[in-house]
Amino acid sequence: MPRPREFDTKEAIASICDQFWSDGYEATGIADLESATGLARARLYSAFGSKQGMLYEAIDFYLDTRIDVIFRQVDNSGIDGVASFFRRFAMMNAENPELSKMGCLVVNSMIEFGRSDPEVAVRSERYRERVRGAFRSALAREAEDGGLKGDLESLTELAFMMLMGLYVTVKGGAPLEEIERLCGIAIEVVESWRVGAGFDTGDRM
Amino acid sequence: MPRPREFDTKEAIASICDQFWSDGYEATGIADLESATGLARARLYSAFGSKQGMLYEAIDFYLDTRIDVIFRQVDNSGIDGVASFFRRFAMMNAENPELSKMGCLVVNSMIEFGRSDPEVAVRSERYRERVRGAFRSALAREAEDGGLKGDLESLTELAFMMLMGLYVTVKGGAPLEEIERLCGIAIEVVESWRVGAGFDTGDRM
DNA sequence: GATGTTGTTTACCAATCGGTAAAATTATGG
DNA sequence: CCATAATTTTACCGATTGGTAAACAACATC
Repeated sequence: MPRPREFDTKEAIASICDQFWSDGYEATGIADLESATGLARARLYSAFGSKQGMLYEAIDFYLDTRIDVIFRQVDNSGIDGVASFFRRFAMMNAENPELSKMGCLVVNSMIEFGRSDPEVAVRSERYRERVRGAFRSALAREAEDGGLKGDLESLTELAFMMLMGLYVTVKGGAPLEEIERLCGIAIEVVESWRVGAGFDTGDRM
Repeated sequence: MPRPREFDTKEAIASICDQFWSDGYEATGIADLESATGLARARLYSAFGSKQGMLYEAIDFYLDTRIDVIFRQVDNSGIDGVASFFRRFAMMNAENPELSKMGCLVVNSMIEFGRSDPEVAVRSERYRERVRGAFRSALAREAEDGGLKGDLESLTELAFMMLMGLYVTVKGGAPLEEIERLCGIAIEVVESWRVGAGFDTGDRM
């Protein structure tokens, strides 16, 4: 088996991922992918087959790295873990606005493709299940300790909706203060689920 | 001033609006706009100047018709109005899935353009303020009657985040049951803000 | 009814789109 | 060191992109 490829495939996918993440699928041309990776188009096509193929691999990479690494911190953590997730979201947004304003690759792709691309759709579903799974297991852990006030499934979905709302608003270019306000409220909401909270949901919600 | 145009401009931008709404900006070509309106490209360009111009007018049309007509029902309504809004969202989704799965033109555009297009950005901001304004005034009315449990601003933003989460999920092609679950929870959350509610947030949230 | 001004139509443009054929190159197995 | 099989390179493809120039047609005014 002669002649191994000279470039790191994972490295290329990471660059492609960033490009799609930043500009979207339709808005990025092959030329953009060439300059993002430093690779000529024919090399990209010999490695990945098609532009769509590049997107699929980019989303898979995104799920395996960006998403999983974040939500592993939430899995089985408890209310603290969920609240801290939103706190990190706010911190990230304040410290690195440029990166934050890219939003989420999967959310962006969900909007861009809808149901039109089954390969994207299946990955979107996997994503939603991953996110919800992390929230659910964190809150379930809290419930086991008797520290959760409210219905597990409902709270999980609410956390999910709040996160999606944040991604949309961030990607839409909302000013920093608007994002911080939203994050602050998301954190308050999550904290209000705590049985021993200093405040009750009846006071703030 | 001779020779009035033969087609109704509003009618044309309504069709253009639907096209962008359904497929997104980048994914729709001028040919799509031609077949959507039944007008030759040169006529479109003489009337609207550019593809971007068509988008701007489409969003303005969307804000003036689709958005305003819905949120006028929420303005100054109270908790009932907010809850009913989410109920209508769920009903719409069940009765007309095809239309529902188009999501929201402005949300879609926020994701597609981010901050890259100032004309889109200013309309996105106007949209967010309109939605929040409706929720806020509805809840403020409820608060005046002493019927609101919780902080007005926080509840407003929470309603907003939930709605954005719904739009993303719907557009992403989630199955009907997933959408109905999310809507049901949004409605429960809103109902829990009622002072005289049969259940307390402590029970469900 | 001629004239001026606009809208409509037709045909077309350069540029870019995603994608590829084929030659040149290079490491590996024999 | 040769033959082989894969990669890299270069050049190119037809199709489509958003956009427009110019001829033609129609209406309002004088």
